[in-house]
Amino acid sequence: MFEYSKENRILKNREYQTMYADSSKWVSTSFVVLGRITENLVPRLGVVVSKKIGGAVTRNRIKRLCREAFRNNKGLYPSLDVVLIARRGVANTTGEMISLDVKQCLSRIYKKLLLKSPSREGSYER
RNA sequence: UAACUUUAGUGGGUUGAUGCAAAGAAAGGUCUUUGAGGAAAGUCCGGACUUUAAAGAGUGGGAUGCUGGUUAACGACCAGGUGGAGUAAUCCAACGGAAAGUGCAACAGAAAGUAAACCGCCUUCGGGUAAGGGUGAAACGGUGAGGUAAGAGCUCACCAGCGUUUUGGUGACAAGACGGCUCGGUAAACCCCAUCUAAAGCAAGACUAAACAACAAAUUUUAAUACUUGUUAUUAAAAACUAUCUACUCGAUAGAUUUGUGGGUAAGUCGCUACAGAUAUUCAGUAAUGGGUAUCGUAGAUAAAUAUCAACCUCCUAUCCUAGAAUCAUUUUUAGGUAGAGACAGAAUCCGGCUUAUAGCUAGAGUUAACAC
RNA sequence: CCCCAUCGUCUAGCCCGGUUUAGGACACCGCCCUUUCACGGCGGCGACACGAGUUCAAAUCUCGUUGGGGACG
Repeated sequence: MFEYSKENRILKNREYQTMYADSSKWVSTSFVVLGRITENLVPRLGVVVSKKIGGAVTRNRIKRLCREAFRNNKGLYPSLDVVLIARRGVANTTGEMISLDVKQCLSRIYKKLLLKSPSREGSYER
């Protein structure tokens, strides 16, 4: 239920490239979100934190917090691929804020995708 | 008590819930064990390991630079010498050579280096002299006495420096004796001397699977043959050319090679963590370090694990609150509560160092000052 | 594994230290020229990334730190 194994991650560089090429985008205060609905029944997450944001410690911390938030909420969004790209201000915010922000991002992007392709809506809703 | 110096250590803990990575067990949806630092960082040195088909010589380049030792090795460390800073504990030093050679020294100043062209002093008017001359970072020793026309290591005493020698020390060097009498600074300027030095780096490299492929341009001379009789084609030979071997030369090897454009593959296994290993103890050594004995096995990912939430405890801080103690008082201090804070920072082939970052806390040794006994 | 850092911007000087008050161009400010603007002329403002060391003296030589950029699969 709340697992986060390798099935729930975006691993290959090629997959990231496809996400960049073909996805819908939403921007929050601390993240840029790329979302895409796939044929799999498993939601997947990828996190991008560049060196601009901080050292290795802060970047790892942000990644972990993102994964934690995704892990707690992923049951709501089946067959959704998401890439979270961190923006400048993330380093100063607390863990609670990040988890809230991630939740918001997920819901927004899912709604946006459903509106964009309403014909698919029926097949993916539970 | 205050102000320091120095050497070590620590780097929050426990419990519960939900997760992640690896290994091992199971075989029904699991279980068990383990899981980040003193700097994991910077990548500044040194090694192990791997590849560069393979053996070299010389020149050059680079690094180091008081002495002795330690080490796998080092630019690291230990001990000592010399010089400098500090009242001292202690700290710092790229600390070989200027009598092999070439350079450089702005401004000021008479003069910046084979001493003397200026002023001055003395003069028998031929000359002698470097005592004095405000400079400068630095002026062919310094102080005192004798001496002289005026002066001068010209002579003497002491000091500094130089050479020879004796003693002590493995040595750097130290102490003493004797001698003649002054022969500057800069090598973090070139340079000389001594020692060391091939390059690239786990994205090294090995295996398996898949894929494989092009196009354009460039490439000397001679000879023979062909014909369309010349900026021709083919063949052969020669050296040359190209590539590699460290930058160059010699030498060696290979040959179709080189350059540009464009395209493709970047996925699995190994390398991968057992060791110049860790902890404790003992012996040798002033010490760095080395030898012996016992116990232990302790991260291994690849969009990259080691986390999130809750509770309690611990530590620190406070223009906060309550209670107590000391003091004339400012204030200091003890206990509890409340609030805040808990640094620097994340393994990526592995070790030995160096450098830089680091909230607070603990311990040892030492110095100086004041007071008390 | 390399390279770089100088006025607001682009740069010279660095190798081989003193000549220089760190030079030049554009930009900015003021004045002149012009009916006015532009062009032109004159003047001004303004910088050696930071911290140590060597030296009499450092933008320049050496070491460390910080920031920026590039190459390699």
